[in-house]
Amino acid sequence: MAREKDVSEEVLVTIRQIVRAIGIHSKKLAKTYGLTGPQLIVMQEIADREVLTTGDLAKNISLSHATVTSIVDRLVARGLVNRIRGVQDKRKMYVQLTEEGHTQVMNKPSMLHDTFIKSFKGLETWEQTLLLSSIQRIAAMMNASEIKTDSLLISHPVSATAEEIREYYKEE
Amino acid sequence: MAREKDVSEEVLVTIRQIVRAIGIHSKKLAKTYGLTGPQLIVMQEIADREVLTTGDLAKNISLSHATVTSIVDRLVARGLVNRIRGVQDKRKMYVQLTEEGHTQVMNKPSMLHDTFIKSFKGLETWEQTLLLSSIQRIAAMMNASEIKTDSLLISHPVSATAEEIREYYKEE
DNA sequence: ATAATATTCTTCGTGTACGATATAATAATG
DNA sequence: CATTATTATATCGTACACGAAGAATATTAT
Repeated sequence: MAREKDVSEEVLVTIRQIVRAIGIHSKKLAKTYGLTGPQLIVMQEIADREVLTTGDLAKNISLSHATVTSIVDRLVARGLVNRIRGVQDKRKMYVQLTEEGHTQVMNKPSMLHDTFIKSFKGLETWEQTLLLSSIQRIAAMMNASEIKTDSLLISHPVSATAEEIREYYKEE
Repeated sequence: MAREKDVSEEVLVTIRQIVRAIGIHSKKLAKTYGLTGPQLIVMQEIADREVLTTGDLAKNISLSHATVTSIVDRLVARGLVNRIRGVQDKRKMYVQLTEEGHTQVMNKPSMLHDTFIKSFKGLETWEQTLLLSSIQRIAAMMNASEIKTDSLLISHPVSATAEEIREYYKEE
């Protein structure tokens, strides 16, 4: 005698399905390519900003600082990313791609599986916009009163300033 | 010199934000109420079906069998759920709420935070439908060629049949 | 100057979440 | 009826993902 699910519950279920599809794809990536989805996201963001602190990195990609630290740990262990201690402010820890990291991110595979990208790009522009704005609206409704810790879900991406970039040296 | 993100990438980012908001809410639930989001989902599904196998449970809520096993482990440890070995088919493992589990699920808090529920229910019906169908469409595009293992993302919920329900006994 | 406060990052503990593999039981096949 | 394949579940190892607490540094107040 299955209970009726209301629409907001169905939204949740669908989100879980999406998350799952992404997760499964991530595992597949890790297996065939060696990098998981989150690792690729991190590397892509670092590539985009050249150099930035782990805190800004976390903000930009909407993950907690703790999570980013552990992902960066793995990337450092594999020689794809360097950590750089700030000089001006020694609390800060900058991250940067290594040579190897650069080449990896260059031939990076698509984050979502190709069928999705293909389907999505096959849509009319207005349809893509509609879908994007729909989920953004859902996201906005969820954020309303949340997130007061060290991360803003909706924020402007942050890069290291030119000045900051000048002010670092490699840790041994 | 931030690279331009294309629309499909923005979709991903937004999904990550949604997932994060849900995760944060889940932690908050766990802290104030003692049960996380996934644990509530599992209990709600068991409540809806009365009795069902862990396999069907996993299918119904779109999680892998392994994941569900570990969630059920915790619920059993806390005396909210019972595992029941099938008699007719001894491979099967049924799950059922305990007395305590029932009372817990009765006064369960809402899975999403109230602000979302409130905002969402404040929308016109057609708007709710639009949002739901939008994310379902995204989900469909992602599933296309995925998921061949032990779970179908889109499937009819499964309950134990009356016959099956008659055929069990409690494991000590 | 120095004590109190705030920022930045890491470490720790818990809880998902998955595939691969193991184990057991049932069903299918020769 | 024995062997093999299939099914159902659990276990293992890895990787997120988070908040809380800790350590180091910087800022502010006294």
